[in-house]
Amino acid sequence: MRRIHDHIMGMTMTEQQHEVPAVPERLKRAGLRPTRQRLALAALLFDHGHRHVTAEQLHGEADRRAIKVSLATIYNTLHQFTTAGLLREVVIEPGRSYFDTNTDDHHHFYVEGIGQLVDIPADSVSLASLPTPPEGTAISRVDVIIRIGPAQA
Amino acid sequence: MRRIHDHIMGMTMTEQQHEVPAVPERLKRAGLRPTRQRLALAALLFDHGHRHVTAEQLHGEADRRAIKVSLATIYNTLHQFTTAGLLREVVIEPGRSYFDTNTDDHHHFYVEGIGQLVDIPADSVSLASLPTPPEGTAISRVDVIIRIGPAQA
DNA sequence: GTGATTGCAAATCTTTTGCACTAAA
DNA sequence: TTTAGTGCAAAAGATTTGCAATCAC
Repeated sequence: MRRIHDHIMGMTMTEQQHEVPAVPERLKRAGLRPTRQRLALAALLFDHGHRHVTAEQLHGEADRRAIKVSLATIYNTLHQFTTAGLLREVVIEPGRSYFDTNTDDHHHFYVEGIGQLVDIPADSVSLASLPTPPEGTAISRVDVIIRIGPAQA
Repeated sequence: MRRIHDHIMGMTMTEQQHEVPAVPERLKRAGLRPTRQRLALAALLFDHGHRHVTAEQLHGEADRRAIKVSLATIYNTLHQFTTAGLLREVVIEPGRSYFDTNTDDHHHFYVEGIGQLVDIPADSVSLASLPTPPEGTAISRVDVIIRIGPAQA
């Protein structure tokens, strides 16, 4: 098992100094035991920069690297990580969820056909003047999805 | 069977003068025969103002009004209408598609828990400075979903 | 008539669940 | 030990598909 906190998703040193705890620590804080499977999946997810993965994709990757994890555990883990704030779930298409390792405020390009997601920094989209939410409610999140296809389609 | 073009979704006369064709006409233009089922579903969808429905909901409504339409046909019809530009599909949650009778440019509040959609006029959200899409691609649509929950949650 | 449309049931796909087994603390 | 976590297989939902019967033109 490799050290997964050595290199947290391409962050710069400056950003890391903001006391982002290592994954095992973050799991513990969320009441999740750092088990073999969870650490292995965390390594796949967080060791190589930001990613957008589906459960099926992650399962395939684990398989290819001879990591034994059942699909049920993949789903459980992805949701636990999401609840713990390590991942963000992005819904784009019916019947398929993407999980984004970038949990900062940001938005997405979605390439139709290919089914690929690309991050857009929050400050590239100027979202001024949001409407006031209905009485008794508050905004919990704003998702902006820019769907793109072949030019002049 | 009632006339479905008598009253197109709460539009004002002024708006109707923009030559919005009646549903049977729009179906024909899309190469869709105005069959009993399609006209009945169009009546449910378009006769009473803008709506957001799931296939299951629409099936239930048809059932309650003693309109015989199979769920498979509901799905087929919703997709055909979407392709024809009569509906817009809105994906919010994994495993459930909403179909919006409002095909104008606009966005959505999504009330978490209840699973209800509320339209937001396009001009209530100021979306200045969209990022440039990758080379060779063009924006096909921009979705803004503002998820709301109980206040101070 | 002829080809599009429908209904039904079965198939598919993604995701969840129940429960005995295994592993972390 | 004690309790959380895991795997497997089955279940659950949503959506789709294949094909014979039916309907619009």
